Amino acid sequence: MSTKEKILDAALTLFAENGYDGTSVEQIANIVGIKAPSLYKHYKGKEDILNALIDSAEARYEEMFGSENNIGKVPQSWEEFIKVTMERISFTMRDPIIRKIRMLLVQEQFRNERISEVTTRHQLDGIQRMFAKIIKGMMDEGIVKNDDPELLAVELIAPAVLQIARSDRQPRYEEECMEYIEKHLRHFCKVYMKED
Amino acid sequence: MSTKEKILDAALTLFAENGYDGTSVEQIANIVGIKAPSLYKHYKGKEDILNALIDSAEARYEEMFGSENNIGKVPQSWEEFIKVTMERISFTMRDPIIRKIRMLLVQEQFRNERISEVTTRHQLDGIQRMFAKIIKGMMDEGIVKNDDPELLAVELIAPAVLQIARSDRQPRYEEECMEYIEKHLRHFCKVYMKED
DNA sequence: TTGACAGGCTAACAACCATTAGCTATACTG
DNA sequence: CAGTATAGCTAATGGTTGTTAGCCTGTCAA
Repeated sequence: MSTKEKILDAALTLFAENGYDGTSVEQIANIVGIKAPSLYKHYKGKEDILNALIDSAEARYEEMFGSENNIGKVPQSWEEFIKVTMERISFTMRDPIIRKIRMLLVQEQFRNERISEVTTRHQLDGIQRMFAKIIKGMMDEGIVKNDDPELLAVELIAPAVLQIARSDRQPRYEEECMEYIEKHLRHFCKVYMKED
Repeated sequence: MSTKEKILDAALTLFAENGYDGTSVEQIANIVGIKAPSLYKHYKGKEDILNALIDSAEARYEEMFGSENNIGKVPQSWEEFIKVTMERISFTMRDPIIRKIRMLLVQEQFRNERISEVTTRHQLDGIQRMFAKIIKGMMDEGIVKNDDPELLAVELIAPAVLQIARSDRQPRYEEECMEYIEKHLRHFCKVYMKED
C-alpha cells in the first residue's frame, strides 16, 4: 500500500471515529508513520484528504450499485430471498470499510452539498434501486405479488437501514439488530409474497 | 429569555449547523451578545453546554413520548389516520427546535455513550412506542388487521424517518419527502387496514 | 557523473481556541 | 446603609492546529 493510500486509510478510520473536526493532521500522520508536514507532499491539505475520501466513497457506491451485474440470480423462494438478503445486509453492516464510510458520511453530511448528496445516494437511492430490481425480478417470476417495486424496495430496506445505523452507534446490540432485521424480512415475505 | 437559556439556544443552532467541534465558544457568545469569558459565569465549559443540551433533548423526548396522554383519540378510519399522522410527521420534520436537536444528535452520536443512547431513543424507540400504541388502539377497535403492533409501528415509521433525515440534509427536497411519506402511508393503510 | 525529482525531515509561524484571573458595576439582602 | 452575590468586561495564557519554508537523502534517467 502506497503512502498516499495509507493516508486515506488512516484518515477514514479517524474521521469515522472522531469526526473531521475532531481529527488532527498529526494524528493521521502518526498512524501512517510519518510526520505531519510530510503529508503535504501527497495532499494539498486536510480538506483535500476528505475530498479524496468522498471520491472513493462514490467510486465504491458506483461499483456496488451502479452496474446491473451485482444483483445476482433472482431468488426463487422466500426462504432463498431471506437468506440472500440477510447475507447482503450482514456484509454491509459488518464490513469495516463500508462501516467507516457510513459513519463518516453520517457525521459530515451537513458539511457541504456534495457530502449531502453522496450520503443520500449511499443510504437511500443506491440500496433502493438495487432492491427494486430484485423485487421486480421476483414479480416477473410470479413470486412476489404485483405492486410498485420502488415502493416495496423502500418498505423492505428502511427498517434495515435504521437498524444498521443503530448498530453503528451501539455495536454491542449488533446481534439484536440482525435478529430484528430477520424478523422484519419474514414479515415482509408474509405480506408481499404469493406462496405461504 | 435568560442569558443561560439564550446560550443554550445559540449553542443548539450552531452545533446543529457546524457540529460541536466546528463551533467555538466565541461564536456562541457572539450570538448571545456577550463576550466569551462571560459565558463561564453560566456554564463550567463548552462540554457542559453540550450536556445541558442533551438534558433538554431528553426532557423533550420524555414530554413527547413518555406519557400516555400524547396519543390523542384513536383514528376511526384510514383517512383520519393518514391526516393525523401526516400532521404529526410534518410538525416533527419542520419544527425548528426538534430539527436542530435531530441534527445535533446525528452528528454527535459517536461522541459518547450517553448521546448514542439518546439518539436511539429519539429516532427509534420513542416514535416506535408511540405509534405502537396508536396501532394497538386501532386493532382493538377492529380498524387494523390483527398483528404485532410493535412490528407494524416500525414498518410504519422507518420510511418516514429516512425521509425526514433526508430533508434535514437537503431541505430543498422537503416537499418531495412529504409527498413520499404520504404515498407510503397510503400504501401502509392499503396493506394493513381492514376496510378498503 | 550529473541533475532532477520524490518524499521524508526539522523548525517555525500565525491563527485560533478554551479557559482563568482579576476588575467593576449593578442589584438584591440584611 | 453595608455587604454580598451576580454577571458582565479586559487581558492574558497555554495549548493545539493547519500549513509553509527549507534542508537532506535516495533513486533513476540522460
